[in-house]
Amino acid sequence: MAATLHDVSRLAGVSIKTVSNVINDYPYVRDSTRQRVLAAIAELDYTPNLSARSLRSGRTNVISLLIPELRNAYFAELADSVMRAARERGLSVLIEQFGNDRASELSVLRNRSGRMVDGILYSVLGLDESDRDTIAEVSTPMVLLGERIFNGPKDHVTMQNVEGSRAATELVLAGGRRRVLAIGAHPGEVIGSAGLRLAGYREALAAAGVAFDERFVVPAGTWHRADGARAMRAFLETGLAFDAVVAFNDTLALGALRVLQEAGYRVPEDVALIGFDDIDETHYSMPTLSTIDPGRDEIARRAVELLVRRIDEDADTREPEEIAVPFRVIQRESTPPVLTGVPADRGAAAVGAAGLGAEAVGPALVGPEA
Amino acid sequence: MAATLHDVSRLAGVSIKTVSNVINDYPYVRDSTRQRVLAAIAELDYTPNLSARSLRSGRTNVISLLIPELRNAYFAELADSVMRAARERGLSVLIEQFGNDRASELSVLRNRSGRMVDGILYSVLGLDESDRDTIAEVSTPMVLLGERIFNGPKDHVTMQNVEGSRAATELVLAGGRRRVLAIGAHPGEVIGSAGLRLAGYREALAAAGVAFDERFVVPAGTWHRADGARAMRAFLETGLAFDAVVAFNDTLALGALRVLQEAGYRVPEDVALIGFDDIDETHYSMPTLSTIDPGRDEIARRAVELLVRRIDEDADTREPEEIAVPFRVIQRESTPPVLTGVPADRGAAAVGAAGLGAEAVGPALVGPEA
DNA sequence: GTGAAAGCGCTAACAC
DNA sequence: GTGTTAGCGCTTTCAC
Repeated sequence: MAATLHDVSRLAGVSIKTVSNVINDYPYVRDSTRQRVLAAIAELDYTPNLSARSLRSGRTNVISLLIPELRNAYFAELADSVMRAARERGLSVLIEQFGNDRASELSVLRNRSGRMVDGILYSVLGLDESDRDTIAEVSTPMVLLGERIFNGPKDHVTMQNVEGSRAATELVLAGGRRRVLAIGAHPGEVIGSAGLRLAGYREALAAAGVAFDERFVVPAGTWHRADGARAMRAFLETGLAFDAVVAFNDTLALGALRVLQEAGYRVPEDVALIGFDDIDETHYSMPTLSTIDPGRDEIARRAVELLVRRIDEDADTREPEEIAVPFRVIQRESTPPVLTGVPADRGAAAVGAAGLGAEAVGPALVGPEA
Repeated sequence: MAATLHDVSRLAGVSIKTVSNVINDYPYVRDSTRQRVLAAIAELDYTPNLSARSLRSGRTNVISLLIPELRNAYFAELADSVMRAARERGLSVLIEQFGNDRASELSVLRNRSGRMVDGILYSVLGLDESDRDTIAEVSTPMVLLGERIFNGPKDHVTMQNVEGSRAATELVLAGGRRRVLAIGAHPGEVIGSAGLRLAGYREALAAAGVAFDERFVVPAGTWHRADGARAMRAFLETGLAFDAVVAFNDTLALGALRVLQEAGYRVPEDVALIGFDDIDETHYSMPTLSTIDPGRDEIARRAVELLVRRIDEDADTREPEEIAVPFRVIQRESTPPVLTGVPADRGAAAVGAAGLGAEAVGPALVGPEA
């Protein structure tokens, strides 16, 4: 059986309060006493029982992260970023996956999210305005990640879906392409990632005076490589001419890339291709993939920050906050080099402004980083 | 403030024991009483305080998973598999990353691993026989994953590193290649993944009568795409002729692939390439990547199973178990089609035996799956 | 500086 | 079938 405070206090010949004082770095303990206690702790290999501590303190120092699925590279990298940010604040992270299914998303949110954690980071996927109440009812402190969906119920750190997607589309338009495919749409969706990114795509087309054509929008329910490949194949079968592909995330783009190459298209010469997320793999595909860096690390950092504030507050006094994290356009080999007329690299305010961010100005055709 | 058993019992006009009985599905509760209690629970939106429950019961129903890093696709997929297996048994998973640094691996193992969890799954990376005691001393039930390193201190679910790597090397040898590069070695290492996979590579060469040549073994400290690219570039600079690459994991292979293609090599015509892990990306690279499927899902399932057994047992009565999970050779486009003389698809016993697994017999040049 | 004691919310042994 | 109660290991108030 594990040692308790009592065991330690008995061995050290002090009361449990003194042991507790030593453990919690209470300064007013005589040094000789402290040494005796520390020796006893070492001897018994004592570790505090965290269940007892959290029962008493009301804190677990664990937060949960609710995401669709870890095997999606974007979420794995997000989880990694969240865990680093959490660790810096002494928090552990309990990850819950809910898959791509609305019912299971609701069920995880309702039944598992608040279990023995101080707070929740929730990367919304399938819920929308109609679920506003479900979200609002969660009593554990919670911060939403990624989408900009719910008007107000909770703190919210969003990526700039519309602006990022618009910038991506503008990049291929700036390269002179006019027949631009969009891959990954969710028909009917307005405020999810797919809806927002489609909106950005349409904005860019409109701004460039290119007519929108329904046939150039290919749906994909989930956003895995297989879906990108399938969508690309489906479009090729229509026989329509095209010269660029805007994929709503990188894995879709990489799946599409494979099919394009099989079919004999050269990227970027025949078809320009751009993704969204800036996952590690995009640095090493052949060709490397142009993409939008949504600011994953900053999303994670600010979300943890916000969550910690919520946890530390007694009640829901402050209004929910909404933070939009800046994005960057990352120009790599899969889009033809463009040196002007591209949206700037930072945030919505700069979209359409002059100048290029560091990564976009550099040599447009960079090899894999060393 | 959240409602407690007392609040519920007061509202329902029963004792807390009765409420507890209802919650824990104790059968001998009068139905009318049960209804009253359930109504009170719903009204107060009561959820049990899990800290209190686990203080009392000694169980948290959380296990931790210690891995190097989530952004490595293999570990993300492993974590996914572990979480699914855990969920089936009502367990949540708390993930801790320790990076690629030995000191932090030790620190995570010693300081964070047993915090408020019932058991630990630990994917060993940098520790070896010299750390046997550190491992043995962990008092929380623990199962080791992946490597076959520690002789005995704990239950252990391993992948077949030597046999898998041998089979991978045999696959390219069977295709007639003789100048076979190995990428990802850790000089001096014997019992880590790198050491074991190098051993398998050497076994295969020896069995085929190909002389081992130090110059064909390229080290790579970590196993990311960047390392594979760097290693490949370093080897190309030697100017040595070669016709095949055995990479010790898939990301190394994909990094190397990129460099090979930049340098104008055709894969598999000029250079055959095979990885290890069977991550999702290998289905969609151009060409698709031949690899070894180490049985990730089964490793996760059996490890969780073993861990639950350990948790349920009172003491360390049973001897530590060691389970070696079967692997499969997955032949895709990056190695030339081979229809005979390849190791069979299942496990060490079958290595070198006749016959081919389903995936290896199929059309050697398959496109991305639909 | 240190000790005694209450109580966090729950489970389970025992009583009725 | 249902109620009473002890106690899991900790933190913290209050005395001394």
